Amino acid sequence: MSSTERKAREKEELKTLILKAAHKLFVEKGIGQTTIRNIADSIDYSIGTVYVYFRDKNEILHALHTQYFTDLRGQLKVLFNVKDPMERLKAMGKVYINYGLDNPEMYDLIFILKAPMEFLETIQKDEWDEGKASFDLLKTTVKQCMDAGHFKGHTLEPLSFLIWGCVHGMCSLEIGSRTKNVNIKNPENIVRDAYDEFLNIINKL
Amino acid sequence: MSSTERKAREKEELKTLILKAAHKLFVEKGIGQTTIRNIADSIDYSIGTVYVYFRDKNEILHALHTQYFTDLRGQLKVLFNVKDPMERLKAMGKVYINYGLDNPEMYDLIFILKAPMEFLETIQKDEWDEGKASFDLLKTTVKQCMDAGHFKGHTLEPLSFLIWGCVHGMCSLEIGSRTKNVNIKNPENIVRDAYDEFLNIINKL
DNA sequence: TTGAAAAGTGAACAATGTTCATTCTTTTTG
DNA sequence: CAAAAAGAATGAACATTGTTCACTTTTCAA
Repeated sequence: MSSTERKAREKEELKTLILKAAHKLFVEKGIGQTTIRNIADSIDYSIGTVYVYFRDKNEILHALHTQYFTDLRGQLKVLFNVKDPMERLKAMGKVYINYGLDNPEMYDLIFILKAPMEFLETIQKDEWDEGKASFDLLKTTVKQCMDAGHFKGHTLEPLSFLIWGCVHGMCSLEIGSRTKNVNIKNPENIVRDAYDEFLNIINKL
Repeated sequence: MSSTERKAREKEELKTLILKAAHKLFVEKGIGQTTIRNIADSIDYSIGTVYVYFRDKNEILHALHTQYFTDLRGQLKVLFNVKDPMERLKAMGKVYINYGLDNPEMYDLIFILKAPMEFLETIQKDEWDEGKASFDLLKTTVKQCMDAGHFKGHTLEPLSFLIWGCVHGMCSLEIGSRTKNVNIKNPENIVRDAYDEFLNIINKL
């Protein structure tokens, strides 16, 4: 029956509409400043309707978390066009950092805020699909680097995690306002300058 | 007059009492689960009293932020007993990571949560004293390493920030539950295993 | 046309940060 | 030493937010 089909599609569309509205508000005024009422108002629906489509705020946060992460992972996946794994690794870092610095609220939701992970716990899902898939992209690349003779004497997983930690750490210090007000000469560029040091080091390994 | 003196001391004591109570609750049930009412209740004072001593919740968060940070910085300062700067640098990383893994709520407040930095903004103080002082400890050590012939071809500030980002990134991924549920063989030890890789790399530079 | 199922609603509740007029306590003063 | 002034503490009350659910409106197959 096509009406039930249409119904299902309409349900999906409203869900999407809510998420789009939430996203807009996140970017405009920050995640912390976005309320369910805000979201409902901005699409001319009632509060209750939002709760028909999402069990709670964390589910909304988790849904956008997944969207953002899928987006970032897409950008990383494209880099598999770069055949040289070392070049690809360097490009991945650059893409990752750009994503973080250009979309701080989105980055926050992907990698910093506890809410999306708490949602996974409440639904008893102990798999973080996007996280796993993305980390695998990194591991695969590092593995290929090792196969090509780099990173001698290193271990795959810990090294991969170290690299992730490196770029994540710099992004999150920046996003968390920990680079301002510290005695740094070029605070606006410190993350990218430091990433150049990273490249410098990687090149030697 | 000694009565005004005593009054001042008593005021300080109550302030300290409030902070101690807040700290206890933070550790017990998490920062997010700690409310002003909780704090007031736990020391048998009224909500209003807390607001006599602190302008708002962010001021409490900032006060503890500073305490925690001073504590961590103290632990780092002690390491200046280690004269060899490379050895000291490695020890600093270890101490930093231990602090983060052993005191996740406290680490959260120092390096991750926005609240303490927001408080600095509201009082129009654009100096992050503890942050600056701690980063200086790191910079000084890295500088001494460079003077001793290490880190050839690198630049002091970006390299120092990269190192900070490295250890911070790993700690905050762990604290933010981003290491669970990713396909890692030893998730419980990944941070320390990765830090060994870090040492491995540092040793070559 | 009609009645049941689906969709949507918003008043109401609970939790929390915050304010402030009031009460209680301490100190100073005449 | 009593009264007044200053200081400290209070908690009721308000605003905001997430959340629930009994109720209304809409949709659509029979």
